[in-house]
Amino acid sequence: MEQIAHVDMDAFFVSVEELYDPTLRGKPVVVGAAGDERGVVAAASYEARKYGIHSAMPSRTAKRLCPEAIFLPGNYDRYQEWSDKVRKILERFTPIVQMVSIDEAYLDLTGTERLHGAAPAAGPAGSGAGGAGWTIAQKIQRAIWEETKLPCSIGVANSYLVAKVASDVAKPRGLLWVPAGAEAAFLSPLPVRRIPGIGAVTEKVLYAMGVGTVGELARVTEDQLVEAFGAWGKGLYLKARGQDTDLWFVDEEQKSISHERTFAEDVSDPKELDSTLAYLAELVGRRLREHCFHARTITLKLRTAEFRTLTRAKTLREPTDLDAVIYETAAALFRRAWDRKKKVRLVGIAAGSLTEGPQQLPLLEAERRARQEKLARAADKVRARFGTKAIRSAKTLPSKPR
DNA sequence: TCTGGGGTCCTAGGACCC
DNA sequence: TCTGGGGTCCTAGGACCC
Repeated sequence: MEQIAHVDMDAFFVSVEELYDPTLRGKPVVVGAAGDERGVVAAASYEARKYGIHSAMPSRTAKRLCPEAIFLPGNYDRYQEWSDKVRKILERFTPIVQMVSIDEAYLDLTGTERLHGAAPAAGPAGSGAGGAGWTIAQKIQRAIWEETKLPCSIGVANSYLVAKVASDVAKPRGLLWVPAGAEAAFLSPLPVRRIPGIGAVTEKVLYAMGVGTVGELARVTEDQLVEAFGAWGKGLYLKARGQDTDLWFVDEEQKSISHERTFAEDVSDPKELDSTLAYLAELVGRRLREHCFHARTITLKLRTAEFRTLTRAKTLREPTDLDAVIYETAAALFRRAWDRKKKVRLVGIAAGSLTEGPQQLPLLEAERRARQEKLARAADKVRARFGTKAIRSAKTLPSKPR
């Protein structure tokens, strides 16, 4: 019998901030864009949530809902450090730990009963009684709290899907075990939106079909779902029954590297757009070199003032990790995509079709490239020591002071 | 209300090849 | 004059997640 635990840190970014500034405790705190900036809430304290604030909400809306809320820009390196500490704790309980994001992990507890001592008496979901998984989950939650003072919630079930939904329902500081056989009863009253993979669009279509809860979804036939959603319908059919739709194998290969910028105000000045592209190309190039990746596809992203997003991609003959090639490619795509009449809200550059290590090149070409690589790596070193802005090619300098 | 930044995966059409 | 089927690569858009 599978036993999966889903460990989810509660209001993670805010909780870490509280470690460094205890006076934040009990106050409405938001990590993300400031209340007068373009951007969204990345994390909200439970106090802030009482005002209706939640993650992904525009910060300006959050500010309106709670003018006295404290807005923090966030310190992602710090969050990563605490995430690593949590991971190390988790790994003491089972070798099979998959961090699926900075603040959540799946643990496969199958077969760990002997290690941790089973308490096999069965009980209804959430009753707190029984299950080896339950016992371990209690120990994990306590260990994380004692060693980091960070709160988390844990769901335990026999599928990844139900474990994740359970940790979500348990929040905050909760523990929820869904015994085998109790999945349908547990899921049935929940709104479909609680199922991972069902977002705003799918929710709306389901609602139009008269489906609001997971129980109602489970009563729709597979044929009807395939009719309405195509291949995705089959996945919905399984999800409604608490079954995993994809294999949770560890796939650590990164597929793309990207950077983008939303301007504080929409921009129509070609020079400013060009310098931003050059800057983004440098960020992307640097990360490619850091990871020893070469990219064969460069994608330009552009979002207009009306919030229309378009992408233009170009596949190169030779994979690259050079700022200049990335910049030239992106700039050419940008010229093709932008009609100069529209104001621009966002530009971004993504590097895809990643390969590891350099490709074979003719000798002269290789030498020229080696020099460019050397230059780029030297610049990376300076940036590592003095910050991103210590070295920039002249192109990335803004056309006017900001 | 006015919508980040960094990702993954999926679909669909056209080009091109055999 | 009419017109296959399968496979791969590329591009564009979009849903979704944290």
